[in-house]
Amino acid sequence: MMTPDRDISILLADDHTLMRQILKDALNREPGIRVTADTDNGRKAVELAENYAPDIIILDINMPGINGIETAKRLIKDNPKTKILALSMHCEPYYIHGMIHAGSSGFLIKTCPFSELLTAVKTIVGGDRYLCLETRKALAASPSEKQDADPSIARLTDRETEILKHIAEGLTSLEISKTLYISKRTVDIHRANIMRKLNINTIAGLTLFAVREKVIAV
Amino acid sequence: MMTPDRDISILLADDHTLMRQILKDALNREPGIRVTADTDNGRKAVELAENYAPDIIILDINMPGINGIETAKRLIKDNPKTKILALSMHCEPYYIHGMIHAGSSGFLIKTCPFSELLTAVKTIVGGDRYLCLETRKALAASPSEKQDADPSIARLTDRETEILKHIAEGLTSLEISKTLYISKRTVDIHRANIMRKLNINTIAGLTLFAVREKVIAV
DNA sequence: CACAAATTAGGTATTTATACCTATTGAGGA
DNA sequence: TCCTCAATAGGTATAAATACCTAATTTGTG
Repeated sequence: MMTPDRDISILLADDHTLMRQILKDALNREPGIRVTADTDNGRKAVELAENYAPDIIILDINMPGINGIETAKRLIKDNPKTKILALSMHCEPYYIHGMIHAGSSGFLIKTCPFSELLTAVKTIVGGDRYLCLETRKALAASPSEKQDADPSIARLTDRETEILKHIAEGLTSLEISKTLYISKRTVDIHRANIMRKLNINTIAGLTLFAVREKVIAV
Repeated sequence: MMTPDRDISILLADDHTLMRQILKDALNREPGIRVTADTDNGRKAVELAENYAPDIIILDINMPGINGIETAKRLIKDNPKTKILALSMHCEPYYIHGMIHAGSSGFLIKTCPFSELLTAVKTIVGGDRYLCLETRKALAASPSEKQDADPSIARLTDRETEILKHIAEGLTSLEISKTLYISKRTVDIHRANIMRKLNINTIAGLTLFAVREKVIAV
């Protein structure tokens, strides 16, 4: 990789101040890298990105109250030249596909070493994509990238969301059918359609999805 | 606070390697502080604590598959002189009470600044307790004893907690049995025991419980 | 040692979930 | 008007979960 003629400028967005501060320091100690701004939420990240026009935004997608995918979409829309490296605690295919589709150039989980973060930053600024090993594994294990990446297919209908909510609350198909005055068969069909759209195959998986998407409260 | 006659020795337990590495470096740059060992899981933390006898253990309580409270109890039991500073992503009253009750001397959430971590470490090694502002607020807002009154998760055995984690991750009994090299029957029995103890009768319910109790991350 | 608890495993039965199939009705857009 | 999609419902079949039963082995503790 050739040496750039100026420092790589980074915008750091992570709500965990402890992490953000020491990560900022660690990155600033690296030659050729400069963290020019940092914030603890996605809204400010959008503002700061316009003001500082960083080469790359390291974006924690688990910030509370803010949808990481939506933040990434807005950042890319407002700053087409800026690259995004998504940082996540876990490698869920749904989020990986979502972030990639939103325009993110990389995806790292926080169990990766610091050296891999540096590699990812340099790779992405160099114009390539970077996915960590666990992310690549997760993608390989989830064959239906098209379905997950396509928001029009992944989006649930109102009725399906309602069914999902009841499923995640622990109701059986029969109980849901009685609650909604429809046939158990219909509930089963809805559940199957939800699972097909989300590429999730278990009740536990649906429940986790519902929690993540705030269909139900924890 | 008087200056100690030797460095404060720290054992660092956090499954997020990125965080652990840069936090280790950041702490080691502080005069009078030395991270003597670090690990990504609670089991190893118990082993390392015996070998290194650190002054203080900085323990991430959100490590997957491991119950933070149980880990703290074991650490305290095996190393009565060692202090524990619990690090968490959120300030859940149940966990704060649980960790304090288990013998933890401090509780910080990761949105705290690095300076507060240093303050907490020094305060705790000095023999006092340290709770961050958000933690104190959370405790003040929640009637204290009610949270302790129903430590449902504490009634689960280590094995049951492990089974619960796999269930909530969406694995079937057969898959869990293959993962743990035990019979599907045994997994079914564990699940039944968990449901009986928790008075929860569905997979979705177990998953929600696991999320609430942070057996698995959202 | 004696006792309690945890972990392991099997039997049998019923209920539920999951995966395929087809099909009707109504709403809304090209 | 034609076409797609959402919502509805049924059939059939297998896999999984759930609810009861018993019991051996290990582990730790008084």
